[in-house]
Amino acid sequence: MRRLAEELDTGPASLYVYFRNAAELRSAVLDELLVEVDLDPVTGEGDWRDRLHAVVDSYLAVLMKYPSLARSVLLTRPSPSGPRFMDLVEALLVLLHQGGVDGQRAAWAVDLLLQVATATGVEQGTAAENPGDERGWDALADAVDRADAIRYPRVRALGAELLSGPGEERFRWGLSVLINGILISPAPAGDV
Amino acid sequence: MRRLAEELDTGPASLYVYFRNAAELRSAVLDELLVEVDLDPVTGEGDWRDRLHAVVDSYLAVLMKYPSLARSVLLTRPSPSGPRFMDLVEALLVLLHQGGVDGQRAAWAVDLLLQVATATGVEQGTAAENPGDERGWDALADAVDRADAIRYPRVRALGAELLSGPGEERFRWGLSVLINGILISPAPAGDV
DNA sequence: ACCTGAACACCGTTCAAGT
DNA sequence: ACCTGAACACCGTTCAAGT
Repeated sequence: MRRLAEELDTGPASLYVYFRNAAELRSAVLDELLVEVDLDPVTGEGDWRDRLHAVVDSYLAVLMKYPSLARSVLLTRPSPSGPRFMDLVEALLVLLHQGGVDGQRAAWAVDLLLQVATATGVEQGTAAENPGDERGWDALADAVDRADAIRYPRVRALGAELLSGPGEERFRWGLSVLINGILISPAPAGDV
Repeated sequence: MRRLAEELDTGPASLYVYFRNAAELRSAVLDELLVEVDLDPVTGEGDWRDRLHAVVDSYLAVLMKYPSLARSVLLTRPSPSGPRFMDLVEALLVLLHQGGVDGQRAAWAVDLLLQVATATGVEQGTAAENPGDERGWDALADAVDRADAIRYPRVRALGAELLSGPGEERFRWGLSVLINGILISPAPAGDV
């Protein structure tokens, strides 16, 4: 608020002429930034799974470019509802439709895909913001190293595997899990 | 910080004797609160899937009781690494082991399960904190209602389905998706 | 040595006053 | 009518001064 107001050579009060509050301003900025999401894969060729991967990856890339905005997606009301966000939702629905996922499941699947991508963006983004501060990893790594073998047998058995692998690979695997899971998980009986 | 300090009849500076910063204090409080997570299902009887569901549900319930702490799990470094958090990780690893999930996948699966549960806690918790403010839903519902049929055919085709269903049911379905997906998604070839 | 009052450098938001 | 300076009510953190 104050930083932006200064950038515009005015006081913070002026922003309240155009936005009800800080959350709404962030929402608007975020939606503007979502133009950078590459939706071309929707109309492209190849396996719909790969194209879904590509779109969600692109969304994550944008979030990671602006960590503070990723945060606002997850924790500020109102939730995003601008045209660019709607484009993204539509794109995901189209791809799931191509994959033969029925309506109810597709609707919930979009939520889940965006939620995981957004949460990943927040985590990685916050980590990238405090570069020197790798004590987050260290604290967990230390805890795993020092874990008592009696109380934490599985933690000990896995050891380094718990922390291994680059974030990108973990995220790709996570997406596969979601897509595979969506395909084989029936919607609750009561609703459809 | 200041509120807690006042509660203890002292100034905020005193807290810095025991904690490096606010994030570390929140981390410590959160770990203390995680005692409320019911880990009994780990040693219980019945399908391991149902018991995994129960543990993650219980974790989510605790997060939703303390929304501001749920937020800190997702966006403050260092990430949780206290004994109660380790108990939770161990519990999930044990259940996945019972389900025949191998080490590398189990490690990543724990990340994914906790991430989805935490993100859900943050979203629902933040929504519950501003009770009158259902404009978040309304904004999205309005956007769906007013969506142009040419630009957003799938959004229009689904309509209300996009917003339907109680959060709890959606979360349960999400967990099923994860568990099913974890079971059939092989770990990347390079690692195992 | 251990604790803390007071100050510092920030926030978002409101409202009376200006043009 | 539209905009904004100044004030309000908060934050987390630091550091010199107290015991």
